[in-house]
Amino acid sequence: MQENLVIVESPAKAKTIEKFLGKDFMVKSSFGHIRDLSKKDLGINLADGFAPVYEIPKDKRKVVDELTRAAKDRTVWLASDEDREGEAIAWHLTEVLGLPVEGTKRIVFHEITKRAILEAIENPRTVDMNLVNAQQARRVLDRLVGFELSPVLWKKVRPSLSAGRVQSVAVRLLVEREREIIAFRSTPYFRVVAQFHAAGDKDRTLFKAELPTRFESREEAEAFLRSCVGATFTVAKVEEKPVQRYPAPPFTTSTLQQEAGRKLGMSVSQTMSVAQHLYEQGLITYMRTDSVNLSTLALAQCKEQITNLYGEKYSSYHNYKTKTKGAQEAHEAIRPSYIERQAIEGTPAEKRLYDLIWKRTVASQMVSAELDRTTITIAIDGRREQFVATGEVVRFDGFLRLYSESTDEEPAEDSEGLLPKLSAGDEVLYQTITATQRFTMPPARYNEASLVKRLEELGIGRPSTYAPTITTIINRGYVVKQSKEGQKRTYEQLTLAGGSVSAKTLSESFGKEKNRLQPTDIGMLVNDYLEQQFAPIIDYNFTANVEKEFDRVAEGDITWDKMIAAFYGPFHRMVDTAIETQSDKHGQARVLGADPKTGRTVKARIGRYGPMVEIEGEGEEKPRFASLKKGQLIESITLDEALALFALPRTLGEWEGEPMVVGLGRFGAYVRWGKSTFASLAKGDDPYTLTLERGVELIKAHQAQRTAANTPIRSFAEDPDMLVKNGRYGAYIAYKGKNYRIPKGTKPEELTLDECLKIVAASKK
DNA sequence: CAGTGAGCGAGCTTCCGCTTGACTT
Repeated sequence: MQENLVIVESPAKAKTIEKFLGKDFMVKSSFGHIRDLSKKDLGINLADGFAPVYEIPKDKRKVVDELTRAAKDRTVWLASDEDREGEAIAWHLTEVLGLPVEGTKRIVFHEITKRAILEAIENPRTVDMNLVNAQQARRVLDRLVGFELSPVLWKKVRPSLSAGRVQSVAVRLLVEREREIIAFRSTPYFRVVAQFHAAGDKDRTLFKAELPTRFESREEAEAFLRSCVGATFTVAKVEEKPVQRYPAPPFTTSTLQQEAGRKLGMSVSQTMSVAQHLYEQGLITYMRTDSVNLSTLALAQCKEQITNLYGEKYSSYHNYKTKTKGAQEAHEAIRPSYIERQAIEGTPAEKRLYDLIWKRTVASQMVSAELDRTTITIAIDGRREQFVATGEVVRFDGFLRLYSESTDEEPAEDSEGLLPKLSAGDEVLYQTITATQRFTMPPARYNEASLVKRLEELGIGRPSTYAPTITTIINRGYVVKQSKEGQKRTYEQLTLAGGSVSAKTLSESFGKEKNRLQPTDIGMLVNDYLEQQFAPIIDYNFTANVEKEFDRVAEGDITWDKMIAAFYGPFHRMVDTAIETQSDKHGQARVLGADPKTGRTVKARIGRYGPMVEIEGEGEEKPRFASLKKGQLIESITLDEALALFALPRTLGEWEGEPMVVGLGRFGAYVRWGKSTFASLAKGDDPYTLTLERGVELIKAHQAQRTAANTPIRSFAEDPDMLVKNGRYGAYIAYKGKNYRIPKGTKPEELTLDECLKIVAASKK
């Protein structure tokens, strides 16, 4: 029998470590935390110094039983992560497994390499109770905030809402950005770009130069172009300077989510799920990390790879330091487990994510790129303005050969290129000078990854919670994730060529958005309420401030219950005040104007079923209501947009004696034929312009589908109860009122009764 | 499941951070 039991947090980690430790060691995993505050109530005894009431959640019972059995008669090594949560897990294990805190071996390692693990075994310590207490303070504070604030919202706004230290700040960021966008007024301006060539250049090789001055009006832009007609253009200054570009550090959870979003179009939760698969297959290191550190083993492998692929001059050791507030660095950066594996087998998403991780990791240990940046300033005689041409030439590509990081900003409109050799005093001639109308842009809405980035900058949330936090605020209805079609607009362009100025009007699309996060009316209402009643809690610095207190607890400077008491007093008074204060449950109605048809007031407000617009009633006549569409906000909807909402439901006509109506329901746009035959509109259909013919098509398709769904694929004369049907998620077995999944690889149309009965019997246990 | 918007009120909702499977009709 093995004499030792090592307990880690993750089962994949357990497997790897077991290989390193040899036969005297059994390695098991706790699957994260094994105890938590009681879920039934507050889980904190306020009268007894905030004593936490811990219990083992149902789904952890099995793990705990197994660990208890394994710990019997063995030396236990607690190898949970080296951070606050990991220390707490170790302590909970001592409590639950009945181990003494003093005398139980606690070991830590930051990388899963044989050397690191053997070294850890050589240097055990005991559980650090100060650090554990800092975690208890964190846990208790979060519970107090979440479980005291949420019920205030149920009472004062609407049931089932939630508030918390992390999620409420995430919503606040989105709300404030949205209000900046609503308040933004786009202003037009004219941007001037010239195509020049050197006067002495027979080939007339063109290069671009831009005027840093922007003109506010067409008149000014035109006047400028006219003044250029007979002007002489002379090079005033040529500046050449070398610049270095450095590779980005290896991935953390947050930067991986950002790059996978930008480069691969993956959502935050998709990225995490694919990364989890790679991790479980042993292909990458742990994917929930805030560290940019690489093990010395990985560094050596990087150097070897780079030397093999590109030669030694491309390799350069970089030691990255985290800039993240509150980073705990319990793990390595996210990197391939074996750097020499350049590609893997797997799903397309797995391959692409792995490739991204591999390139980022290897590039981080490559030499910086060297570029020459040239700036040429061109003077215009008779005018103060000067054109500026910039060019960048890569002198040595370095890491750029393998990888370059993407940015959130729109790509520059004109790519910078090679500039001709010119010196001060040279004359240049223009081929064209164009003044193009542009428009100032509102700030961009956050997407998932840029929100994560902002939260990380504020030190709010942890790698393990970024993805779930986004899910939570979407599930609560505070936020929607959506794409928007671009809108068309026209712009003017003036061109000076051949001594005369011509003008034309062009059109472009703008404002196209993909998967952006936008707050809802409820999100805004809740945010405003919290800001009013609980400003200190949703302050951007709240987390950073309490983290300082947790650090004091971890240092042993203050006891955790004293820290919590100091917080709870003022906090609970805020809760009491909020409950006593009358609130405006639905917020204020916003008057949009008068309905041009009736002259009656049109208002937007939150109703029982969510945000809506209303045309007020008068005397006997009832008011008319219409729900707002996803993405429309009470704060920003216009009168015209509101009136358009009353265009539905709309009668298309009659088909086979029954009326056909198109409308918007809870599940999107639908057509209704007669009283109760409903069909959803397809993706390209627009309820506002749908024709009767299309309505008939949709209803017919719907009926055909229903017939198909009700016709079993397989039935058996011997047992009429047994049916194989086609459902939303593919074929399934229906037997005596219950449904059963068909195992992968089985062809449903070839199933026999025996096989069906076997599947039913197998799923019973 | 598909339009609604009066009012009453039982019983329920909720946090953040660690970890993976489970598994729909």
